[in-house]
Amino acid sequence: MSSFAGRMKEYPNISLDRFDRENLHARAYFLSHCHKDHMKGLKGPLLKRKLKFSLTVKLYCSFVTKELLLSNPKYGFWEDHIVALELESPTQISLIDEASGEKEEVVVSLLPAGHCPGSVMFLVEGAQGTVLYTGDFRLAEGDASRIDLLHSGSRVKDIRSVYLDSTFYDPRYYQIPSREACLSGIRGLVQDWLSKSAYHVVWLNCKAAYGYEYLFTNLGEEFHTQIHVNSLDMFKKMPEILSHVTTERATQIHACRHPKDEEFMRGTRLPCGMWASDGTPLKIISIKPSTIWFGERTQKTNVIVRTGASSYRACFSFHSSYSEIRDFLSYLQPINIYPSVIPIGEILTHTPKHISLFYAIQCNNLNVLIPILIVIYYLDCTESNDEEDEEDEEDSDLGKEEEEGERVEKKREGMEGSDSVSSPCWEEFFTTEILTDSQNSQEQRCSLTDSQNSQEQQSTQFPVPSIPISAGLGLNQADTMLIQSEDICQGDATIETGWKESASHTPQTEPVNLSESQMSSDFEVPSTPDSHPPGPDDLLVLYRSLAAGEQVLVRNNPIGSIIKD
DNA sequence: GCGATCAGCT
DNA sequence: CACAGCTGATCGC
Repeated sequence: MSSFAGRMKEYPNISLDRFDRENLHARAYFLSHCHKDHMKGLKGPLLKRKLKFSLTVKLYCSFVTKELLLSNPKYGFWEDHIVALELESPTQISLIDEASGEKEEVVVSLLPAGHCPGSVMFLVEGAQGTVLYTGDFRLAEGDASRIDLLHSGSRVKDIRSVYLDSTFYDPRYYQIPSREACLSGIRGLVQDWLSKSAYHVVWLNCKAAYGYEYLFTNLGEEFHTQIHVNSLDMFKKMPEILSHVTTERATQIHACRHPKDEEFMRGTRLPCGMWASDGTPLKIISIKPSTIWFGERTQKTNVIVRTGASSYRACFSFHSSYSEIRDFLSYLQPINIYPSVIPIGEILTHTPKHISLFYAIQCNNLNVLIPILIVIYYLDCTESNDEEDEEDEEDSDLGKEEEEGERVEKKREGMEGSDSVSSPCWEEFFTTEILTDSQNSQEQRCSLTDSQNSQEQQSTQFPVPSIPISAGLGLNQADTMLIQSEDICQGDATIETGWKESASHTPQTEPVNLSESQMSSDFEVPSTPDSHPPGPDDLLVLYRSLAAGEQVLVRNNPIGSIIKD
């Protein structure tokens, strides 16, 4: 779930994917895709009222998102305020303060996100630099290099910040089989079943959300049939999808839903209640597209796994894997990365993961160590702070954030400037060695071959252990994520709790009762060369400094001696 | 009666 | 757990 609050530091006059609280003051709105967790506040009465009295406030999105949104009558009041933009077509947008008439110009481009129909990323260019808001995305490795607007001539644009969908930026999702491999696995299973007889039918147990449509269109195409779904309304103006779905129940492939569909399946009935016309019972298998379920496997698995007499799980992901995200970031090399999703529950309950929650930026002789735990508590506090929802506070908060953002950036610019390194220090952060340095787990890795229809294609390991603990990789080879220090909450008690939990953990002292999904060695992050692991006292000082908004730039000596400016 | 939030479920 | 929802209960307006 996205925990993005809606605004970007660089362009606080616009709101993206959040429409409540402080976002009610935005001069323009952006919707990346039509999933409910990105539409909070979008049908709220306050926003509705604002639109009534505004001539300039618009909602920008793709044509498909507009169509999907307006297919729900609850969002009908947006109709005259939506501006659908073409993909990859930069558009100048004036952000006008209706009270003062003050104007800010930005150029916004919609980039394909591959998450669900109509999903886009927003590239915003203006006086505060170029920033990319990814929304939710699934891009394969190398895809970023094929998006023209991320480039200026032959080189990648200078991107100041990426607001990132980090849903599966977790070693458990190190590698997710490609869309094609997953589709191919499902196709094979459906083929085997349907070919048995006309009474054999498949139920695709898809969630009530957009994103499975390409599965429907591909299977529809392949098996010359239409997929039974509950409603066609939303696809009225999308012939490519519409032609492959139907509300007629007499088909061998179903993706229909019923509030009690799981119960139906146990009784070997379809959610729509369909029976064969001659009274013969249908032979049904269910296929449940899943990502997290596969992420929990510690053993090599097929992209299709049989989980019962007539039920299967099929690997399927709306979001980029760990490797895909890393590839994306290492290609773009943004100065700042703001992850939008942080699995709070995991952090508080799964001690072994704490070690992976420390990301370090190491550049030339400088280390900036940023503990993510603090950010997590900050997010918690945001929720409660927002209760007050006071304008003055917001403004001052934002000002503070901006100021500190500058500070962190200057550090990096300084670092680059001090050493005539042409390509920035990102080279060190995102080495490809972790990807290739896997001989020791080679046999476990994805074994996709050239052969498109071999059994091997389905024999994909998922997930792949990410960082071999025996490899002795330096910290500069570990993955890094910059979490800016302004993302700090001043809640002493919570910070201390977090600190104690994390500081007390060392890889050698694993808790005894590990769940299956915790048994993986994925959580080991190698230490910085020439450094010692931070002790509780070191961390306490660091956290306190961070909480106080002080700089924590460490020179050649991690944590032990924090240099305060 | 509506919206927001939460528990419970998938 | 959580992907991205759903339903139902409760509370405040």
